[in-house]
Amino acid sequence: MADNNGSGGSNITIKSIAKEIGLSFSTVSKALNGSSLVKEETRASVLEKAREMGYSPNMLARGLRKKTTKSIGVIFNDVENTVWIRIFKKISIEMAKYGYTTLIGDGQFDQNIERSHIMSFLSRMPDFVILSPSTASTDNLALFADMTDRLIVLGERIPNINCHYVDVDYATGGYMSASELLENGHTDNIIFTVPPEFPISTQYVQGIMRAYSEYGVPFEKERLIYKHTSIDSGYSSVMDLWDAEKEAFSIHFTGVMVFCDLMAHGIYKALRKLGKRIPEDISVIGHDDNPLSEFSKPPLTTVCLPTEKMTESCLAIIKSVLIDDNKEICHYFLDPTFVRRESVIQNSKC
Amino acid sequence: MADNNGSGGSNITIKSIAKEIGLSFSTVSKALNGSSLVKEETRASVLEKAREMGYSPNMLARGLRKKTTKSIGVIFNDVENTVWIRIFKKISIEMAKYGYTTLIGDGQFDQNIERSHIMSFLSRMPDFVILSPSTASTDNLALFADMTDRLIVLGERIPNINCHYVDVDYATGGYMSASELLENGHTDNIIFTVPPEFPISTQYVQGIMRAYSEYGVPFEKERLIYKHTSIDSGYSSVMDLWDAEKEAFSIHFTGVMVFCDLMAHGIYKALRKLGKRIPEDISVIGHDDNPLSEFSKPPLTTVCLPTEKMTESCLAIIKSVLIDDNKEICHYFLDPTFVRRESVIQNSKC
DNA sequence: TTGTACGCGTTATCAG
DNA sequence: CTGATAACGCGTACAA
Repeated sequence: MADNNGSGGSNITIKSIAKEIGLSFSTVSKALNGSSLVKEETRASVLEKAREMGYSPNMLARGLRKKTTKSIGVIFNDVENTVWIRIFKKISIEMAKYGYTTLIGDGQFDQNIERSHIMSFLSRMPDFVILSPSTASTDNLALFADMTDRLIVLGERIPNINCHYVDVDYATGGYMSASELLENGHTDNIIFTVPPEFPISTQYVQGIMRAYSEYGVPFEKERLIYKHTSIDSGYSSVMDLWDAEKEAFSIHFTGVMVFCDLMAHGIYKALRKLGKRIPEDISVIGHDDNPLSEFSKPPLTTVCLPTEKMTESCLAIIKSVLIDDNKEICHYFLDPTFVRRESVIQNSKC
Repeated sequence: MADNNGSGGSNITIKSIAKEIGLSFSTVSKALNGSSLVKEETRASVLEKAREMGYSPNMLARGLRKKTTKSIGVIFNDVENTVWIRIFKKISIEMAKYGYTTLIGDGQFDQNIERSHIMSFLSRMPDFVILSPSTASTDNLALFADMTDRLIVLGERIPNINCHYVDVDYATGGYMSASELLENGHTDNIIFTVPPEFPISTQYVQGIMRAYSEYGVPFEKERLIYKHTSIDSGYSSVMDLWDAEKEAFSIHFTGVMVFCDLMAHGIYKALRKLGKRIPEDISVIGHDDNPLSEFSKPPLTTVCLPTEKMTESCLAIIKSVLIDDNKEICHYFLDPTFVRRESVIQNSKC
């Protein structure tokens, strides 16, 4: 790959301003950094000159020296998922006020890609990392061994890794979803969720199973379909269930639970294409509450992730560590809420 | 702010592995960088040892030295807008394959915030920057003076700045929107767009005016409402138009053009709240084609941004510059397409 | 083929 | 109060 020999940042440095003003560069450095060891009037002239020349410090050099880069890293699985990007957007905006820049990496539900993002981040020394892991890979998380006190794992809890956690009670989400369907007489349901390597998926399913058991309905594992979450995967997953010859689904169901709203909308699309009405023929419940889910036809009943609290919790931790120099590890465990809209209806056969 | 004295990246360096293996660190450096000036078997042992010790190069030091950081910077106005994030996601994922990390900054439609992102980026020396500008601020763009050949401005064209451009024909988007409405007999329309400091907004409006003039319908400037784009701003903008006492809008309209789908959905929400039916009472046309717009009630007729081509064009430029070391400046000018769905209907009064 | 010396732009320590 | 000097980790001429 060709070396890029552009000038990088502006090529005016503390040295060049020192020469310009007739001082040693170390004095200039002090002046710029608000050291009290420098005369007020020389500081003033340095500041003046720096502004005049358009100086901005080279964060690479500073980071190399100070071991702090004023940057935070963020890794998660689908940058396109509004629910998650919304959380990181707020964090990024808030931290930007303190001069922090955000590094972002899309893990794409792939452990190896996630790993390469982690490596890349580590070599850039962000002051803090937030990770919504692709899977509960202890291997990948172990790469953060040197900075567990500056790492938040979002939405999962990984054994043996003692870092900050902002966790969501996905079991309750699953429980609420299943209860709603069961309560409305839907006992034949399909569940679309991410692969079981994701502990969040397992939790979700456990919550569902708990509801089934409370309602005395047997839970059939073959009704569990593991897919990554996207509009397209929702669409194709449903189409895969369709038996074109019989003009019917290969498995009977009147209810659907989906671990991601985006995916639910893909399911909507497929269902509509197959001539199924929502909710008259099929009831659907999503998960995460995408900002646009209230506008769909019909508005999607879903489990709302506590995004505000997740954001606040992350920020509380980051500021506590980065600004207040606090050392203690925090664990948050947040509850989702249920948003009843119009995609679930009483089972007509009851 | 407290200094963070964590170890940063792993604290094993070429020095430590050199000591461990009994070589000078420069030999280690060469071995690691695939220099041909090192014996194959020593390279092998170095690589082995490096892997064993879990070495990863410090990109700060490397960047300081090589003036290339294997990172790209991205600045745009609403990270939450799926249409834009989708473009940057693809770019980020593609560049990640080449070892590039992405810096991201949300400009929030604010020139000063944008400026601080630019400064922050510059001091981190990204190899390439993509900017979807908050406004056509030549001042902000001028900060990139040293790297115009490694800058893409997305969606606008700024006078006097000779950088790469990937531009979209917003005028045509406006023209198509207005034509559709006019064709369906809607002559009383409201236009929601971003403030006129954004050239893209001006272009959009010019396209609309062209359609009006072709249809011989006078264009009234007071029907232009300038707002930033978000679901909430769409909602509140419509509510602001409502006269609660008269129980009617303070200005009569049967059609709405919106410069952003997200905002259109906020408008949907407000209209519905006010008891207006879409499209029976009010026809709505969006802009940008959000992935979820086809699922709304009713599915939103909109102008589809050529996101695929935008992505491809950006990648073509970046790779050309970064990988093929190409020096020439590129300009792309892309056409949007019109997506007719169900939010526009013939004006009942016609 | 390997090692030495220097510089990238900063900050920090220690003399002056 | 100011100015040399070392160090951060790495890459690269140049010397061995």
